[in-house]
Amino acid sequence: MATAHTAAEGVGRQPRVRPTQRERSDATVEDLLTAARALFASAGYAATSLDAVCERAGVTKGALYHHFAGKKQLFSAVYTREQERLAARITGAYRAAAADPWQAVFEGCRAYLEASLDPEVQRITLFDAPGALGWEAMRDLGVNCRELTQKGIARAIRKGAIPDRPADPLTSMLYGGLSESAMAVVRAPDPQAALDEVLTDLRRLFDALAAGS
Amino acid sequence: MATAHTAAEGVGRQPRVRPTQRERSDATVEDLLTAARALFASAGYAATSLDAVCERAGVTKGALYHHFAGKKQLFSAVYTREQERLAARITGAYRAAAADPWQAVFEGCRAYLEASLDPEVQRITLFDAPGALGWEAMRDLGVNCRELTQKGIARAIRKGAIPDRPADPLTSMLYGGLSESAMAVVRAPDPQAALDEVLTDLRRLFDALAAGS
DNA sequence: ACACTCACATACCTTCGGTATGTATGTTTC
DNA sequence: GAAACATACATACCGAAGGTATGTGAGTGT
Repeated sequence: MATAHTAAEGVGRQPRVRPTQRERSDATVEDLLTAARALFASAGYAATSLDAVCERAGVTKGALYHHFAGKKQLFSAVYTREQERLAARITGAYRAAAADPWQAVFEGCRAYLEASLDPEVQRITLFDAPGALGWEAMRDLGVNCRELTQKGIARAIRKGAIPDRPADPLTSMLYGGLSESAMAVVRAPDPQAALDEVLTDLRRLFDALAAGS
Repeated sequence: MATAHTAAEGVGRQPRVRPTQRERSDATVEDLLTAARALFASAGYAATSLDAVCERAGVTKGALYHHFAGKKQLFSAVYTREQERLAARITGAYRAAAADPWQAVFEGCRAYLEASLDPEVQRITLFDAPGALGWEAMRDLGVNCRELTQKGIARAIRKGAIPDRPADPLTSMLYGGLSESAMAVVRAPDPQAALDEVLTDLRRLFDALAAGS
């Protein structure tokens, strides 16, 4: 049986003799989020028990409920982190090609797609999040990838890289399409070949959109 | 407290003095599916208890577990029915425009999109199904709308209505995009206007795809 | 150094999915 | 047509899991 401090000290954090309360909190939250993300990603939201999360994190449910309002909130925090990581990758790819606004969107889409191929990311963001959080909660949860897509498209339109149009419909089609594509690619007999096909087709789609009136 | 026969007789079925076993079974399954679909649609999969389903159906859990292996199977049956209803609407719209293979796909997409605006359909097929059933189970569950989309696109390619390309990537983009669009449209400040925008943009997308090389 | 808050641990409650068993009602067989 | 059997449930119960109430010891402000 592990004590409350074992987890915090075990991760390489310097074992302070008298850790401040803020440090304890942060470490505990970190442990909980790490444990929760691992279990949510492998077993899924419903099949993950809070007891298992607590055991893995080396704390009890008292600690969990002190920092999170409940299972949904815990998952929400994990989901938010996942979105932030995805957003960082997308933004990085986008910025690297920002000179060409439409090409930048393409690179952002490629980054989102490739990142979403990770089964763990997929389980959290694509399978469990809608049912567990609901669409509105997902939308209003800090930075999300859909918003990035929308901004990228809006910029491409403003810059005249693609014909003028409202940004929202295309945002939904792109974002939803890429999400579904990620799920299909991973389950394909030859995922690598499927990914190549998807990217090739996405390229043609982008060209067609740029050429359209 | 209702007796076991109340539900079956209450729906207008002619109250036979000695109903055959097949009739009893069918009536019970029907009652269970109707009750389950109502609760799953309004409260969601996780928040729906089997006790509530049984109470609404006028039977007990013994009956439920006699006809279904468990909660997941019950939801699966409800989901399958929903997909069949959607597929029927899509096929109807598609056939009506089948003379033009690409236009037929457009009409099928429009039908899928409009049918998916129903919050109850959305809750079952778009929010809860992925998490509760998993992607593979959804795919292998009889007739599904994604498969219809794929066939329509493949036909349009064979007929030369759009430039030659693999059908799968475009299928994912279209199907996923429409699903996401349906969710966005319903939550828009002005859903009707949002739907019009989406359909207009979809039209442009189809034209661009047909024109592309 | 004293009161006070924070960060948990412990114990318990309730709900709910699932199962084991009992029973009445068709259904088949001789 | 009556025994033998299968079907279609109802009833009672179990265990897991989300959530809560309460206790406690370690930091923290005054």
